Amino acid sequence: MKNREEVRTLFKTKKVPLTHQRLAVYEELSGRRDHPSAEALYESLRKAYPSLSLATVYKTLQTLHEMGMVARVDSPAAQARYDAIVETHHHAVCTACGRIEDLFDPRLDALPEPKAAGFVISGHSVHFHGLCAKCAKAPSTRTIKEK
Amino acid sequence: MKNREEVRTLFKTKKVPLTHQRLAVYEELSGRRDHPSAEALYESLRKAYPSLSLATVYKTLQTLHEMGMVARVDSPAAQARYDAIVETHHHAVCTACGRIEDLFDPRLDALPEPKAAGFVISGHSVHFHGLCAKCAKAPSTRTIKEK
DNA sequence: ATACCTGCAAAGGTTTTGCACATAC
DNA sequence: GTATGTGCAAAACCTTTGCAGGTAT
Repeated sequence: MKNREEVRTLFKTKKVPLTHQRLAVYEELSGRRDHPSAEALYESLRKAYPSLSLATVYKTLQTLHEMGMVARVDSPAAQARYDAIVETHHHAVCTACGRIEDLFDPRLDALPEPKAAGFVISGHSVHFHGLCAKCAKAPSTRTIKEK
Repeated sequence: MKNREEVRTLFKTKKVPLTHQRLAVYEELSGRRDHPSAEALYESLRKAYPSLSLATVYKTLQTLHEMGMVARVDSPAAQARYDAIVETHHHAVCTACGRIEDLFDPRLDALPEPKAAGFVISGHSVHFHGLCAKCAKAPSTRTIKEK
């Protein structure tokens, strides 16, 4: 979460053109704590920027994500993936090829109860991310663009 | 992960008709550890069941999920959600309304390194799930079907 | 026998892409 | 001035849905 000056500097440093739209998307997102979808951001921004297009919001979020300024929650790869193991366990997700490995570690099963006012917690899962054995060795075989 | 007899018993107990397709989907998924997508399961199964349709795979996965026999990884709600906070933090996700709350808790930032052979871990995130304050109080206002 | 499931095809919703014009540097 | 971004519309995907015929109990 950066102020306008930091944003300008960061774009300049990374040699990425800073457009009005990019600044607007970043500032709108920074001002919210509800983890909006691309569509939701678009709806908020179009009041102030009527010519803004949804496609630009998507492209901008991708750019900001590549720059490390924005995080994605939930679906890193839009498609749902399934698992016949419903017992508590956790996952390691390869950011290069999308491979998901199961992790069984009792130390991860009991985590401190988070302090989220009024939230009735029924469970949790831990996602580790990084490169799987194959992708760590052979970066050229990556099938998913690293974002 | 249940054997065929356990599966039959579970369907009987829950009074859900056990069809060939449902058994096939469950057994295919049980035999894999790669967390396949619906499409991937369909591709594997159509060799043995040429008349099987993708729609049935989707419907079956939903049924199995409702029965608690199958877990979903990643996108609980297909849409990607964004966050301007890229610093390490965690989330509480409401399974009823989709609300996502930020959690900052240093105790969750340093977790035991998982034992995943060859995996180069670069980070992790913890997702708690349950009901947010509002939904815990007012179950009738739920906007997302609880799956 | 009856309720529910399957397959098909069409629809719905989200995200990506190609292209002409506009803008940042 | 040039490379890159934007807006528009269409396309590509994933998932859901409606309906007629079929199947489990």
